[in-house]
Amino acid sequence: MPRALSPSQVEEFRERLCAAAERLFAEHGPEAVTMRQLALELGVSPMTPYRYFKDKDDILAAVRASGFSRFADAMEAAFRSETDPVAVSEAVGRAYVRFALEQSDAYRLMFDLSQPNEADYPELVAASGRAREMMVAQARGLIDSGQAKGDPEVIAHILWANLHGGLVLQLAGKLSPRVDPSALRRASFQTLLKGLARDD
Amino acid sequence: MPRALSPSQVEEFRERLCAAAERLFAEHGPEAVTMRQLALELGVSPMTPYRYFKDKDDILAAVRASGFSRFADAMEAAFRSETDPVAVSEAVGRAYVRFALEQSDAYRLMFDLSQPNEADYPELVAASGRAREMMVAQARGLIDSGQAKGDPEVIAHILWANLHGGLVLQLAGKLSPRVDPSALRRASFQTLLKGLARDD
DNA sequence: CCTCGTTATTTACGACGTAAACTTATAATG
DNA sequence: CATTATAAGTTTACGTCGTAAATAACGAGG
Repeated sequence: MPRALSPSQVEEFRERLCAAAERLFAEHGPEAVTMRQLALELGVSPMTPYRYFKDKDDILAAVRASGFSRFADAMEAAFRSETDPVAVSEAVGRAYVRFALEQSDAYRLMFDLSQPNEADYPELVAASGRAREMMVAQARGLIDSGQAKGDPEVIAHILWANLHGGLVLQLAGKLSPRVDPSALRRASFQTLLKGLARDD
Repeated sequence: MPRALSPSQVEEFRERLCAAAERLFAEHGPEAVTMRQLALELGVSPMTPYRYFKDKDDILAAVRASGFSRFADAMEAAFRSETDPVAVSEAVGRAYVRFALEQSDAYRLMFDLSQPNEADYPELVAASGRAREMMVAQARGLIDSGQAKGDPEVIAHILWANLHGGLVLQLAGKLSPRVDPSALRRASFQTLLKGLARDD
């Protein structure tokens, strides 16, 4: 038998391919991420990646997972940079927005509406779960400090839906030209905080 | 010369093609909407649509416009079905959610993150503007009745971002399994109403 | 009826994802 | 050490896509 690939070699190739895909996404947009371009980037034949990934969807799932991982990292760093719960929420929110706008190709891919069921890709489930956990942690801060009443998971999702909704409307070009995206985000956050503070 | 196409014949073909595309979207998903399938559906050759549309993007823009038109119709009907401003907002919201979930392929297409700039497609601008106007009108009701304070356009976008955000997270399969989508929407709306009512 | 301009079809090209056949190189066996 | 089985990687090929270019069909004006 030939040099059987060690698990670490497999992992290394998968990571190199992922990095190449991210580079192509960021520099030439989604339509540049083709099996042939990826292969060229790695100096390998177009069929080689199929030894390491089931198919292109499998590759995209890995790229999504890697995106969610960087996303979670950014939010965790923001989380740790503040102590006051409202300031923590604001910092996490800023990190969120920053990621979505600066790495918008990654963000688009991560939240694509036509992606296969993420349950089929365990590392994607883990990575996106980690990002979600950050938002729940931040919501818990608001609750523990009395800034909000209710279930932390629900509150996290309310804030998340708002932020994500505004961002994707912006990215899709659907916001009214009369509405400034970042003013909208500020108004949304203020409004939600007011609503969450009430205990009736 | 042969029967030169009258504007009405052109319009008729465009509408037939649009209807065929919507049928394909709804019945067989986005990947079924190909030039060849469309042509088959219309009993015409694959190149014929190019006499009526610039390219496939132009066709998709027309399908989006038609989707926004039905969407606006649904919200307008809901708007007229109630008189109390909060009930109006709830009815419009229900119509919105109903459309997004029952015609989710259309909804996905309409809010796709990788669509070309809608400014290049005037009928799309008009149709999506009509839908947006409905949300502003509904926000005005909340303001006029004292349920909310602020700029109607901003308030409309706050509510819109929330609803849209929750829906696309649901459609992308990103909501926590522990969170019920419709409970989330109720909690979001209640929270926003509370926040909007405060005048400080 | 012929001709010319418009509409529609046919044919063809390059790119895509990937299945299948084939080549290459190494590690275990005799 | 030579042989051979087999995993890794490449080549080739297929069917599909959007659409450009060449071609055909056809109906109104001379």
